Amino acid sequence: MTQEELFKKIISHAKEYGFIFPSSEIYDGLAAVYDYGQYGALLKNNIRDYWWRSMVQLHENIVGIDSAIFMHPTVWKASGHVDAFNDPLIDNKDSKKRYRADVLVEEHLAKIEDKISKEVEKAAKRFGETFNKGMFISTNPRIVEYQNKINAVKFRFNKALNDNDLKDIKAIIEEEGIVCPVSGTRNWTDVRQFNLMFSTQMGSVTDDAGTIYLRPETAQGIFINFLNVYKTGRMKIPFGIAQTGKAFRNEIVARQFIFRMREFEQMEMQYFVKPGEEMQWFAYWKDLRKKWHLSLGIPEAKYRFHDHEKLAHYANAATDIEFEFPFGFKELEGIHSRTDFDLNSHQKFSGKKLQYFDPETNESYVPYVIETSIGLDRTFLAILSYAYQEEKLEDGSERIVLRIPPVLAPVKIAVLPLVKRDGMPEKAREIMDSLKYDFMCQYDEKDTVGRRYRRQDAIGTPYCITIDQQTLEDNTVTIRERDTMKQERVNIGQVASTLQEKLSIKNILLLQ
RNA sequence: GCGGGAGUAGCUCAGUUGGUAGAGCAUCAGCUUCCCAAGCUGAGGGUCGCGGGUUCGAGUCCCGUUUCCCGCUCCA
Repeated sequence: MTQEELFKKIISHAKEYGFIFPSSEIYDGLAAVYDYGQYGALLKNNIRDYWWRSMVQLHENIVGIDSAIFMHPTVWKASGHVDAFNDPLIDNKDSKKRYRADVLVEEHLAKIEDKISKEVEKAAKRFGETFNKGMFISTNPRIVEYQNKINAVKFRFNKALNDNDLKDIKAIIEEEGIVCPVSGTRNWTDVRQFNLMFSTQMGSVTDDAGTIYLRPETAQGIFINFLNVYKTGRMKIPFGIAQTGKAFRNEIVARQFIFRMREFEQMEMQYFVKPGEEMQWFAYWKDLRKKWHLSLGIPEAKYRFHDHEKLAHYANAATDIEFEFPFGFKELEGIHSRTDFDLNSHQKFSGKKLQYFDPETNESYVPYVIETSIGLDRTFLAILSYAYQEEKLEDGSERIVLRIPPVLAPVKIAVLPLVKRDGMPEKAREIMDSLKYDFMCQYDEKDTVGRRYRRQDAIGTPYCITIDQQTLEDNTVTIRERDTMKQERVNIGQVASTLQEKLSIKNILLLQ
């Protein structure tokens, strides 16, 4: 089976067993948007919870917040998101090259103006006058006409840019006969605005003042709350602020199932440190985050670090933790040393002092930041694609099993009466009722027990408790383990504590 | 965005030269069954992705469109 076939099977399985559905499927779907189904939502919640506990619960100096998706528009000016992503783009269908439409037009106009001024210069020399660029006004009717035409195009172009009239920009490109510098053809696509951020209107105002954005990252919600948390949380550097939540990016190409979605969830932690100490903390978090991934029991070979050579404008060090998906190694988590870029910028734009007062040195400074940012949906996909296995059993039969780390499994325990009579269902119900307060449980009495085991395998339930004749005699049940399919017999009274022990993060996150 | 492939039941798929849609698995109700699916009986479920055209008649032919997968491109 090729990786591509495997990936398709994983997608089918996710749909068939209620993990992930295409959004709005009865309306033919919505591109690159997906919904989590009954088991998917449980798995996703468990991943988020596992991350939150490892970050917030297990670190005395990290606190968690939950900031709003809507933020003041100036936040995105300060972060650099507004300016960096407002370019109208156009593709040439022949050369497959992409250009900024505004640059294309401007270069074209500049070329013509250059030509005109050369002509004017020539004319000026002919009349023996001194030529000052732009100052000499030609009276030659041909040049005047040309100049007027160019000015009209310029005016129209600037208006189109201001009004964001992409159709008119395209029309200008066509009417001016602008060709692709590579292919030399005029075979253009429509002009598209490449704007990373989704925008909407707040209140009844429909002009620019009312425009707000859906956050393209969760990090800024932490930075703008830095002062609040620092002041009210009695925080001392180094300290961290964690947050999980939705972010939105209007990707031109969004693909590979839930790997790149337009609406996605991040789990982020910004760690505030003393300037100069950022590299040591960068290394610290790199190491700790790796251990977190490995704590899930997924082989180390599935992961690799990818250090960035080209850094974003805000970073002085950056690394990706990549996971080997069926479509190759791809970014799962980013660890960035963001310097004081964000706090500094917010300081400038807001006019508020975003500094930490060091009681030991009696000095104030803007802290540096180490960021760990992991995609929740991507982690979901990583775990799902690792967990999905088709297994050939000793008796020649096959089973599909999701080897989801037990601590993350959607359903922890299935309670199964061996047969549907002799009081076994009643006994099983009794056990189910005692366990359901502490574990996500599922009761099933339909079909043969073997078939029920397979059903649980398919959704990754790590433990099946089976009630048989012996249960009715001596109050013991069997616990069947998903991966080994082995069973052990324990007293009913010990079931909860036995499983509690197996599922406790104390025994899983010890690495930290 | 460009190019390639695909879309028929929850899943995997069949469907002849155009003649009013099927199978296996799954699901549900029973029967059977004392530990690992594919025993028995019955049932439910599809305007064949969507729209238009050709035709007496379209799952099938034509056009458009949309969604998914792959490659390229792009990627704070």
